[in-house]
Amino acid sequence: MPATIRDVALAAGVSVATVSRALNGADNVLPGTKQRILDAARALRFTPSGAARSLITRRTDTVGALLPDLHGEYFSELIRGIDQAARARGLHLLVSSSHGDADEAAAALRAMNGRVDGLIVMSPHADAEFLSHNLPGSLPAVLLNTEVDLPGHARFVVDNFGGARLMTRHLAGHDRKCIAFIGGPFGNHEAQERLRGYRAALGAGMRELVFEGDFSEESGLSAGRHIALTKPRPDAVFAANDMMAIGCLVALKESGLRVPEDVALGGFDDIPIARYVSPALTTIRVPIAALGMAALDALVKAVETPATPAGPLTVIPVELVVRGSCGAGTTHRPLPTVPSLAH
Amino acid sequence: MPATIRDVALAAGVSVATVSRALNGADNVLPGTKQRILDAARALRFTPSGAARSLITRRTDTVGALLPDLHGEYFSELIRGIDQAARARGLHLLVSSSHGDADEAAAALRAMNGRVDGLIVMSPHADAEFLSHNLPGSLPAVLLNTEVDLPGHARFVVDNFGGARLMTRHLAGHDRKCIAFIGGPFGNHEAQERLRGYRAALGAGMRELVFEGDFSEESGLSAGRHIALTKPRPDAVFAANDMMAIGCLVALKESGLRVPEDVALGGFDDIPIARYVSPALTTIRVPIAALGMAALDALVKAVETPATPAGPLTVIPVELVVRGSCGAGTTHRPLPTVPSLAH
DNA sequence: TCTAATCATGAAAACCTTTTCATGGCGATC
DNA sequence: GATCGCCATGAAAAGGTTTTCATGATTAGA
Repeated sequence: MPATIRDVALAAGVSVATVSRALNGADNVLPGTKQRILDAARALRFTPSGAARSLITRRTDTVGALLPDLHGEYFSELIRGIDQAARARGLHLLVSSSHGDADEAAAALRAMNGRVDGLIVMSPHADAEFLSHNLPGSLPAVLLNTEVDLPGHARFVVDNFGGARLMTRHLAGHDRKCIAFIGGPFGNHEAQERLRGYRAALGAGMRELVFEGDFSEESGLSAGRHIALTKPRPDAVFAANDMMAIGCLVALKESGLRVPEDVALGGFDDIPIARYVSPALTTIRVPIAALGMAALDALVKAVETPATPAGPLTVIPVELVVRGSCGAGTTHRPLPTVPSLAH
Repeated sequence: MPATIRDVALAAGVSVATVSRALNGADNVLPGTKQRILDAARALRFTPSGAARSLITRRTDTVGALLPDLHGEYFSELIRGIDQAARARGLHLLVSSSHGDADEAAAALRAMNGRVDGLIVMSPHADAEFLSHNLPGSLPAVLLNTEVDLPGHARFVVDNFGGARLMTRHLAGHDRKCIAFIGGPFGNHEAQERLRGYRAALGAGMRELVFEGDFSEESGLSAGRHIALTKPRPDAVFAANDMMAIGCLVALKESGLRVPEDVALGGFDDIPIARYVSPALTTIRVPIAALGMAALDALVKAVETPATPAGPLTVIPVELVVRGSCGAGTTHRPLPTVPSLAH
């Protein structure tokens, strides 16, 4: 039903080839002819079919993103970063998220074929075998936050190990003797790395004390309640992400414990909410949007120069953000990004 | 470079037609032949080209979303709702956001043509003229949060007017005499509706007191500082969205004012952060994800039955959520969704 | 004035799949 | 044993665009 290039050609009294040339800004078409074609195209409300165009062009100007879940601030930030970088390059973004199992993820991956120029993959199902089986042969791809090292593909990981070690050391450095850890879901690579960092930072004579969690606020609440009842009670808690830290904070308050006086608290991610709880949450800042942008930039490079050396592994550095919940040098300005206004 | 259906046909010793049939689950192909084809396809890592397929099929199994900005929790929630509903139907989601001007938005719209089966549009540039000029003729579309009534297209709007009136009445009902309003960006339809609701609720003898804002936290901070200095000082503030309410809260605290004792505070949207500030923010809950899901459902209906009557305007109801910041009946359970655990 | 070269335009191939129509083999029915 | 019908398969068209190659005209050069 929509007008095709043939209709425009017919209306303008030229061939389809000339219409194509005029519309794509080729310089070898007479000004008069060009104007006639432009007028006809506008009158017919002609818009070229993306499918047909990319079939012959072999370009879609679209990148795909295979993501685990859109829930939570982590992924909205990630998408924002990817989208922003994509838009800056005139690319579109095809997202596919939350695949229950590997088969579903594989189906999503197949459906992307021929619709995208490249792929950003961050999926719990994306192990080495899955990827080597399901990644359409020559499609450029960038891998995010995974331990699998697929030759020929760039890869970005957050420094989960370093960040967790940093936070644990920070807590220990402020005279906390017993630091509990609330872990992430079993089998999650990031969670494992953060646990590893926690362990690596425990000094001699410090006991490891790990509680189960799954990155959700509820699991943090539950862990916090257990922690409050533990004897001897830990004097610090490091939750593997901010949502659990917030849940834990609620549980501790519930139990009449003061944060940070009785128990110091640290999180991981620095989601926007972290600044607003009280006391404000000391945490590890992960530049999530920057990660998305970096991934897209690398992907574009891989698409444009297929003979890419595929810069091996990029580790995204993280940063300790000290706020009130750890009891060390609290910042009294709750909004450091907003210029202070004397009054 | 990737294998095509011809390669599979050649490898399996059949015609392309038979390969297509076998791969698409047609029942009229001999089991032996089918198996041979499936094996060949797997060996060659064949995945059909989406572009070629949708060119002939005239289906892309993809919906497009034209959105204003991915920043902030509002839009991540919206995308989450859309994505969830899309995935439930096996559809993909092509997002395009944050267009600086109408031309850019028009280009994005054109680029969608032939790549999507339908469109969800929520753009500040999407006025009636823009849409009637740029919406590819027969492409089903659903309009979100706009005043333009384009015949043939379903439309969903949040009850901004009703919600604002409700909040203002709530504040007035708890004996607040002077209620200030922090408005949204000029020209924004939602902001206008919320202002209209505020005005409609002001009782006789109540003075209108409007401060400028642009939906950002910074503008709320700035407005809050002005409010703190205003004589006589308002005893309540209604911010047109939560981010501004949070900024205002910071400013009020900064000025030594107590919330809610000195100044009651209300917001709009109920973004996740609202529960965590202290005091927790009384606000109007907008079911954002539900809006996205409803939009997608309506779109799918329009796609599947092109002769759709296009259910005219659907108003999404909102709900008052009373927390601590308004001084009326605070909930002492900060996490009502988590089952209470006696200790 | 004739040839060569430049240039605007048109015809047709190519991209990869689905689908319609034709064909040929085979079993069943009378 | 001959005819009919079914069914698996193949050939080819269709979908809308870009791009290559051919063609004819126009202009420049001699």
